[in-house]
Amino acid sequence: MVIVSVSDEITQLGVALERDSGRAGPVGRGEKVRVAVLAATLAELIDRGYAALTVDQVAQRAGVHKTTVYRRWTDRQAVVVDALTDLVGGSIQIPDSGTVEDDLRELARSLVRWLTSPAGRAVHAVIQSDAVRVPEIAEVQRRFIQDRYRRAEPVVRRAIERGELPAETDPTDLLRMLIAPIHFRLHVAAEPVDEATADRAARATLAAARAGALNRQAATVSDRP
Amino acid sequence: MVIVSVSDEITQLGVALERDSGRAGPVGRGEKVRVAVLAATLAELIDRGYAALTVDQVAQRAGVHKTTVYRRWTDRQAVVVDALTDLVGGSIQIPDSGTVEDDLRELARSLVRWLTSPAGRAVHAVIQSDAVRVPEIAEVQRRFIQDRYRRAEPVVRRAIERGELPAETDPTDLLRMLIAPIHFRLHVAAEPVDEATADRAARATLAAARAGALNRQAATVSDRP
DNA sequence: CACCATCGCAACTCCGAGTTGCGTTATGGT
DNA sequence: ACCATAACGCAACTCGGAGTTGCGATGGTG
Repeated sequence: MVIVSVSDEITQLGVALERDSGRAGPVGRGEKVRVAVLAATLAELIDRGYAALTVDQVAQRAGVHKTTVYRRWTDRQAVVVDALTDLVGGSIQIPDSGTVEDDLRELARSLVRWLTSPAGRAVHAVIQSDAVRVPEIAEVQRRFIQDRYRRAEPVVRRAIERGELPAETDPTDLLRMLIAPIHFRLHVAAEPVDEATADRAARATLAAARAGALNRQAATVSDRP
Repeated sequence: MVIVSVSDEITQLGVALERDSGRAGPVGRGEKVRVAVLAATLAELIDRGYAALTVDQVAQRAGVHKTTVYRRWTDRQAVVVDALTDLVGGSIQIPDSGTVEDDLRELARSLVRWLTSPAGRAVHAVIQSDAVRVPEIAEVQRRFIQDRYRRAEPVVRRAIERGELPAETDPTDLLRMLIAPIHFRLHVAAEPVDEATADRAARATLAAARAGALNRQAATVSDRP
């Protein structure tokens, strides 16, 4: 029942899993198994990715037999989905520093921090896999993105009230432009991301928004007269 | 030896494959097999994705036996790599309309067209899979992106010479900002993309560049004084 | 300390990757 | 037209991972 050869960050994931497991039912030794298996799943996800993730390997890493895994989850997908859903929740704070510059920069930086954290890398491993064809997993991803969009709205609203941005600025468009370069570098171009990446994204997004290029129903680039 | 139940777009892929197969060696019936198998591979990639791609299925779709596939390619990965490398080449023209607006918009639009074409969707299916862990496939993807970066440079250079953009504008940063929202919507957020998406990206990128937010070694968003 | 849910274990089935030996067909040179 | 040979078809394998099943062992709870 002991998690073998797991780094500190994964143990940390295990702890993160333990707190919100508000499932009703007989909480015997079963809960320890659940935490151990899900933590092992995330660790395997980071180490080997989704395709190479073996139920047998996960079970061994969790110090549990393969059969036990199949008794608590229907199949491999279910384990992964369960491991991920416990992870996508309250991850990012909505900044309110008083200026758009600082708010956007903090938003971008916190995304970078999350994506490069163990949890983020586990999610990343799944995004970069055929697992997105699994509806439940695509739903997890969709909720994550929608959550980001929602969190940006108050930031944009406050900025407009302060007169820092045009009144017609589209919050969704703005956040998409803010986080797209970060996701692009990480998931598509396989380029490194750091604080500077976040800062440049914030700077560029702010410039575009101030110029009115992110306004609602904005016309396309004007044709030459 | 006949390609069965393949849509027109895939047949078109087969034609695209046929022209540049400048491989030396005995060109007997073997060449027909190669084209059929690679076309079938792309079709399967689009239909089922990389993880669910079966060599047996590919062989049947190509009207060929499984062993034949294994005689010409070492394994499943090699087939996919071969099918993709023949595809990433000369896909996009470098626009030179006379204005940055039109050039950037055309660049973005042509990317959208390519990504939503059969070839682009096949590549997309591989990007969204554990196949990116295969070095050769990651290399294909890297070359594709680098190719885009290279093509943007003259566009930016000409714009600077015309005085439309700041002299310090970073071409790579500019193109990244241009194509990131498109790739983000498609590969990460699973949102639809169309011409309007391309136009908005071009508009926003242009605004940011004009404001100097995409200059080389640009400082981060200025802290409050 | 006894009960019962839970777990470990071994032995399965199923399916796809990749291999091997041999018989069969098509292609190019004469 | 004919034949040598390279390429293909076919069946029968091995190997490993996804799930499943029956039974015996174990640990938490009253």
